[in-house]
Amino acid sequence: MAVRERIRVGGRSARIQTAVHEAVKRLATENNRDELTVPQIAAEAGVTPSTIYRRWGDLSALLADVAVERLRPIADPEDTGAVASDLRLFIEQFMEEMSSPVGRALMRDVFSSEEAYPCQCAGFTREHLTTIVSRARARDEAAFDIDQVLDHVVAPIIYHILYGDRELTLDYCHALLDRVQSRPTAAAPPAPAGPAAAQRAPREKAGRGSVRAPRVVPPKTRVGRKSANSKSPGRR
Amino acid sequence: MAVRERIRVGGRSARIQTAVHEAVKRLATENNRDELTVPQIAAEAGVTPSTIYRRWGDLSALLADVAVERLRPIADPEDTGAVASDLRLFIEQFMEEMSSPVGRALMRDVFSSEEAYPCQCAGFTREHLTTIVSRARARDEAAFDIDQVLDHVVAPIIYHILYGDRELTLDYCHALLDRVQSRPTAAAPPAPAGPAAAQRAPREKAGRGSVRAPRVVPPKTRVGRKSANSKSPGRR
DNA sequence: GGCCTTAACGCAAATAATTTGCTTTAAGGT
DNA sequence: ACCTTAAAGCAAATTATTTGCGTTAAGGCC
Repeated sequence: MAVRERIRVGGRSARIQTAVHEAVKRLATENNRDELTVPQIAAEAGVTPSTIYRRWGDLSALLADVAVERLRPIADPEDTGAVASDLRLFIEQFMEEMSSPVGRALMRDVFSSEEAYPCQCAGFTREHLTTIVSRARARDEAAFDIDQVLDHVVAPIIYHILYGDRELTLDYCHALLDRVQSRPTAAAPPAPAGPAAAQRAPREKAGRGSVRAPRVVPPKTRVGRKSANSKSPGRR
Repeated sequence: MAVRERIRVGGRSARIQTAVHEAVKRLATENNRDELTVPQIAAEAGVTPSTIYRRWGDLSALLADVAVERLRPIADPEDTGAVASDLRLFIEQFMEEMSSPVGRALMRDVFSSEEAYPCQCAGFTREHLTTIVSRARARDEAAFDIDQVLDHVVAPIIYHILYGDRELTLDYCHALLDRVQSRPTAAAPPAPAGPAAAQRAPREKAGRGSVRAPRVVPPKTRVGRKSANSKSPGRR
């Protein structure tokens, strides 16, 4: 398969991506999410709708792209001086953020796209936990098993947020944590290799609100109408 | 608020719903899911597209409605003679079904709609577990804590399927089960009341493939275009 | 069983979203 | 500074979605 020609990530492409993402955020705040449309977002961003369709493909992919950026961490978990309180504070904040209306909407956006965004977001959570473990080791403290915390603290929290079958409380989160901490790595289930299994080194602490170099989404390469009965085959 | 006039659930309405659901299933099998359109489904079902828009609202709601019906259990979990093996078999089948491409697609459909479908689906799982517990009690066996199984077996399984961050194995599921069963109801976290907290009695065993009376979706009552700048307010 | 009310559906037209061909702008390499 | 070409803009075409109104038939009542 031919390698794609080089993607342009500077200048106008970056500015347009920022403008479109900001437009999505503003419009999502002001309107019912289900009523967002691409022409509306394009008008708010000051671009042509076809720019959005060519770059992202459809509304769902755009919302997912924005959601992943919003879920991407911009700072390490707070350092409270001890691993237990670091983890506790992280989980408390995680639950509160994910169970908020904005958090729920972002998760739905992430799951609704065909892209591998959920896997990427799982990596964010694992990354935070890795940071807390590394910090504990730097202090010569006993750490915790990241897979245990993901399976028995993070997963139940996410499950109940997504299914909406019960309201979450801090007591509930604390009890999940206590349960994991009362039996550290013993009887850990086998965790077969997966895309996110390799743990990444924690990134340098960036501080809240720091600006990152924009990741520019390459344009969709799918040709023609989505339906198989498309009238005109694409040019590329 | 005025009570809605009575909904017609018989004859043509029921036939149209069945036809549309079957059309969705056939087209989803034959085509890329992301390429499904309402006009296409309408043609396959032999109805007018506006029928679908009026009844379901949009494609997303239709796919979710179909997904919930496909996820709705039509039979009790198999009876293997002992609670431990009942639960084990149930979890094995649950993981295999949910992690299949069809299972993943159905879950994404369920989460993508504004309706409270996820909560309903959570109820299905809880219902199965309740059946297994009731069966155990009928045999004078020690049962298990349903909340524990949901939090520490079902939730991790669903988490990894949704996030796609690792592949699931039967060993992994068995280990999750072993972990719960090695500490039955001790230290259960507080489970605050929620919509699905009240446990429903298990339904009479229906046998595989039994036919249920159709649930007919009432038409959408939302008026006008989704966008706030709709030109013509609806009649009803 | 016939009649009546009216919910749901079909049809067609209008509106809006999405796609596509072509031109213009400007990113980035030399 | 120049050149190649990716990305964006523009406008037209196509398709999806919405809406007004007429038709069909569900279901309650007598």
